[in-house]
Amino acid sequence: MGSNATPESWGERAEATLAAAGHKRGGARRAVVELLDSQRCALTAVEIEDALRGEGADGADVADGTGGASADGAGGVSATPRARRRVSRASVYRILEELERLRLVQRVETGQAMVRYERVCEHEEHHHHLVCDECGVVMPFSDKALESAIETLSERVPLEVSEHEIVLHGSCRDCAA
Amino acid sequence: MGSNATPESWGERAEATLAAAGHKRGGARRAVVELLDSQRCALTAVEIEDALRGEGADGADVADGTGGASADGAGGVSATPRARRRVSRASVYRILEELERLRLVQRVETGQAMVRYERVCEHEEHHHHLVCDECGVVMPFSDKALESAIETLSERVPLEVSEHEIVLHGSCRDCAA
DNA sequence: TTTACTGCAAATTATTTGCACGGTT
DNA sequence: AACCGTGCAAATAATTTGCAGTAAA
Repeated sequence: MGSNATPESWGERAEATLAAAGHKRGGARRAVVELLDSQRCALTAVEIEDALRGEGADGADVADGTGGASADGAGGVSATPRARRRVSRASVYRILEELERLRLVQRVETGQAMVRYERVCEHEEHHHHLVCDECGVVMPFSDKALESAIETLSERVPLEVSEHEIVLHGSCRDCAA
Repeated sequence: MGSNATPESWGERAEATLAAAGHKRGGARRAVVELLDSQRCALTAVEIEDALRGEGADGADVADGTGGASADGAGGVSATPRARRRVSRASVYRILEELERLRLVQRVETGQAMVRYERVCEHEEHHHHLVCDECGVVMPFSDKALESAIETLSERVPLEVSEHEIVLHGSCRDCAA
């Protein structure tokens, strides 16, 4: 399988999948999809809502990851101008729920108060997360050896594995200093 | 390292650590510690409360893992007779919080509604989790190759890694059938 | 016109917290 | 006596859901 060479972006695949599932092209959903497509790492529903409302600088990526408890966090995620549009909290959750059902996004549980969500890329190498339990920063990382270990392992386990999630907890460099 | 041969059980270590941290020997906490010590896999706060209240058969282990949505789940965890004692929900949470702070228990996030907690064993080989997204069963598994990949990886990452959590999602044999 | 999409506000539900009493040291 | 531990009930806060109006096909 997979001989079909269609290197479409996640956003394109998402739109196609949504259409195939019988969805109309709602503005709020498109905005969320576009935002997720522009982000490298996982976001919370609130971060998504804020980004779409137009907080923070333009077209940036979360990157900082200030999701900590005490940290103030001007953590500005933001959407590309075209997609920006206010979306209600409830819609964000509903949209994420549907995207997850279609396996277009995956939840990332970091042990923090809120669940995070990020797009699921099929052909690209996916990543996992490092979480600083002190300041709350969330960083992505990827490791080839780890992935192959998971792959091998997945076939020996009493579960039809569809996804896996790995989170390393500890202290980031700033906090460990 | 580790020449100090003190093969104490998790329960003993927990009591010692708690005492060293200046805690008195409360009955509720002892009951929770004893229950966790008897369980192989992660439990939710509610499961702990129910087990201590005396639901299900005696001295058993969760094993079934019926934490699913639709599944009925007579999922009876239970405590050893000696420890059994009613403990309020609030206390369960407070005790778990303290045990987590002392690194005696670790939270396990399975993507289900409630967080699960399980003891952290130092010398024993720890395990990770398989979660059936259909019925909600949670099963433990362990893999040597995976652990070494994590170990190697932990040294190359910008984080002072203290713990790691791996969750494989999919369909269990019953649900996949 | 039919059916999906959204926002708003109310409802849920896991987890936390304030306070007063009971148990340990 | 001094202080921790615990239960109870109220408070939080994230996520969900009902309903009514708006928009896409």
